[in-house]
Amino acid sequence: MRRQVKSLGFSYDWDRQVDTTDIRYYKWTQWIFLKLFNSWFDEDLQKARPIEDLPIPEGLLETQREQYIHDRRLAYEAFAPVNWCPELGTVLANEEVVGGVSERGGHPVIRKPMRQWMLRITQYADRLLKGLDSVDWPESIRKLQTDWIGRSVGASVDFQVDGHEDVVRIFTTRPDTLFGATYMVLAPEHPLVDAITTEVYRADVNRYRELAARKSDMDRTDLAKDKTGQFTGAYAVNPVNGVLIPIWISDYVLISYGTGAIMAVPAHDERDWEFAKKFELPIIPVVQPTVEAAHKTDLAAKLRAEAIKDVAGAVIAAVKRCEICFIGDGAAINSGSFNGLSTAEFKTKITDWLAERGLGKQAVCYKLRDWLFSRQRYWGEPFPIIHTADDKTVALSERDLPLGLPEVADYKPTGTGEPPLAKSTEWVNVTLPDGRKGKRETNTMPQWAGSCWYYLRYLDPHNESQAVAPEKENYWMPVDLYIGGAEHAVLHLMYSRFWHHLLYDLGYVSTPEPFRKLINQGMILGEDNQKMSKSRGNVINPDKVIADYGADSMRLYEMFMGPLEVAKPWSMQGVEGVHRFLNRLWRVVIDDNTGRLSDIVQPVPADEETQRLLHQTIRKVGEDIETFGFNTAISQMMIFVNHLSKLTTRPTNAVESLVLVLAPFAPHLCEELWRRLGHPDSLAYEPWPAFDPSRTRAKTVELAVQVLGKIKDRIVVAADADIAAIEAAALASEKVQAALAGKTVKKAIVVQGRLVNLVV
RNA sequence: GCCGGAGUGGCGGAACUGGCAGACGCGCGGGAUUCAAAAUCCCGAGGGGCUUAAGCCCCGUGUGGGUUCGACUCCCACCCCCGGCACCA
Repeated sequence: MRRQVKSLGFSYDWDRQVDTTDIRYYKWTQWIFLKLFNSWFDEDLQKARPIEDLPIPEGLLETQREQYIHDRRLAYEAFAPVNWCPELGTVLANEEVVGGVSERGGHPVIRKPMRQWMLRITQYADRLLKGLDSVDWPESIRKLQTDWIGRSVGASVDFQVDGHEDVVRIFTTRPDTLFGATYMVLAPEHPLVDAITTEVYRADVNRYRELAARKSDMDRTDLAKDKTGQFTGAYAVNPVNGVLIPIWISDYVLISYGTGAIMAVPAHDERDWEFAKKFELPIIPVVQPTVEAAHKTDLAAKLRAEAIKDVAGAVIAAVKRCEICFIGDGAAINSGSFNGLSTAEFKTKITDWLAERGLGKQAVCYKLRDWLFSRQRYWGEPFPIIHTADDKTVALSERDLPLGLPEVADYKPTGTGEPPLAKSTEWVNVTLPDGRKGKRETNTMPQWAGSCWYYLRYLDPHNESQAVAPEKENYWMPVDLYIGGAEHAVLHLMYSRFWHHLLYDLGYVSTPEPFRKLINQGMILGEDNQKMSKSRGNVINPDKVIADYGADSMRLYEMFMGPLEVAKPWSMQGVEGVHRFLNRLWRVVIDDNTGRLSDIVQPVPADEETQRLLHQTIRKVGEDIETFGFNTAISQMMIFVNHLSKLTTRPTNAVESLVLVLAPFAPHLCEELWRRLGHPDSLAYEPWPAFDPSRTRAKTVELAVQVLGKIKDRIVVAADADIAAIEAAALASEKVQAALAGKTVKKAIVVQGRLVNLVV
């Protein structure tokens, strides 16, 4: 890998190479983990603070106190469902589960809650969202992250369970449809399900919950078309009108979003509509569509096709008769004293109304989930955590880092779901300084952990006492340009930002955001326009290309292929093409027979055209490098080389300038030419050639003359000719006169340097 | 289904802020050089048609409309491809 990168001639500083699996590196990954563990997020200040600063309510028992702190640490333990395969005795990643069975062996996989480490990235949701405004990233990536965070504003509302102490809290973005809530749905995993289920339904409910547990996330969504569910026997009281509504469980409600429970308004929510239709639950319309919204419905499109006159009226009537589900805005109906309010007004009014009565309040929800940060694998950074015999979780102190991985006989899973490290008993069992016995955490950190902050380590890779020295961090950060594949658009780039924000809050880094500018490079496809893969046999080996054509041709071709950001197919003939260009340049400078500087390269002044092309080339290449338009920079240099090759005397200064601007693209060849042009030192020490804007302009320009937009002739005028002169010259053309055929010119549009358009 | 990006010769692609579409490269055709070939150099070329010819005409940037003196570029509707998300209440 390193050899290959070097062979391309990249100017990497190899002294700064880091290895995230090196204990000297992951010591600091563990250090950052301790920072997460020992911090909490102050929602008022919107920033992380040391856990010692956490205000703790008075009068808590010791265990309550610990729980209180635990619930606020940015790294915490929780039971989260994982893909557990009993047959293989191991936890599988999502992509290892296909259709509810393991990819290898086809054994059943269930979703089993297991103890996991989680990172409270959700606390940073707003910060991560806001930060996107300050970075120079492609719009598409910012959108992707915005959607991933998925902020939505609504209300949380409490529903009293009839005959119970318990209330079910729900989140809704449409509190204005409360009067249309005809039933409730809890996620099968919802903690209240057991308590509220009546005896008659208990067996059915349990059966349904088991069925749901067996489905993977994938299956749940795949089966979206066909809704399933089970009545619990319990009823809730609709807080706005006291109506009793049945409580169901169904896996179309996700435990991980909102509160894991919803109020169902089938008239105005498509999922609820489908469910209500299937289980024959009542539907009450509470929003009368605005005329505008009515026109946007599918039914409206259909009615228009049938040439119905009053489309909006028909749609409104259909909504009122519960014939269609309407999810847009409108005016409240069937909503008691709120009738007539617009959707927006109603939302505000009802939220206030609920808040006054202590039944609900405004709430914000995010799609973003806390980050499941542990893996049941051997390879990964060990957590600097000890679980004591008296059931406490203790973190190592920073001076006890690093905590290395033990040598083990094998890396295979244990079969019990315990991670492989659990087998290493002498590593696992420890005695704390105070004499207490404990066991080390045996989960390890995911691949993402080390890659979350490597850009910081590059700044100070050998520092043994700090992750990065502040003065170095301050000098280098932020990262000016991050070029990466779009596959990292959300995960890696979100996790990195999250860690960076934490380090910023704690004062270890000086910039709120790590990556100022971001570019997604496009994938290079095989010659068959398919993704390169061994199985397709379309893989291009750079070693081979470099051996056959040289590193400069390889580099130049990659840049000449097309825009950096788009996917494009490789072409061996294209490599051939740029290789020819480099050869031609060589022959422009070097006499092929003698191998020495060509006799026709002479220290003579360049003629006007050569001068102009040279200055245009210097300008274009400089500008294109700034905008990453390498393909057009190269094409301009090709134009100039083509021109030079036609000259019988080639001015040394033009040749030298060309070599200097091409050097970043084809460094090896250019260095060689530079030497042969008589310079003993590397061209790397030369300044970038300057261009004179006045020399980029020609004295005369050719303009197209159009009559009614069709080109009839081309005229040559002085570059600085004024509009009147250009118009006169255009009218003087015989071809133009012929095209005008005696008609009078109503208007002449003259665009200097471009064209003349005569309107008749 | 929703969101984002794109669609230009045989191919990769270029075109400033609405101003000569197809730069540059590949491939292709013709020629020069050569005993021959490779390499190299020169010329040609978007498609179609008219003309003995110089030349001329029509069509043309996914499709159909629109705005404009003028549209690859702006607006509306649609088609196709790529990427992402996918019961997020």
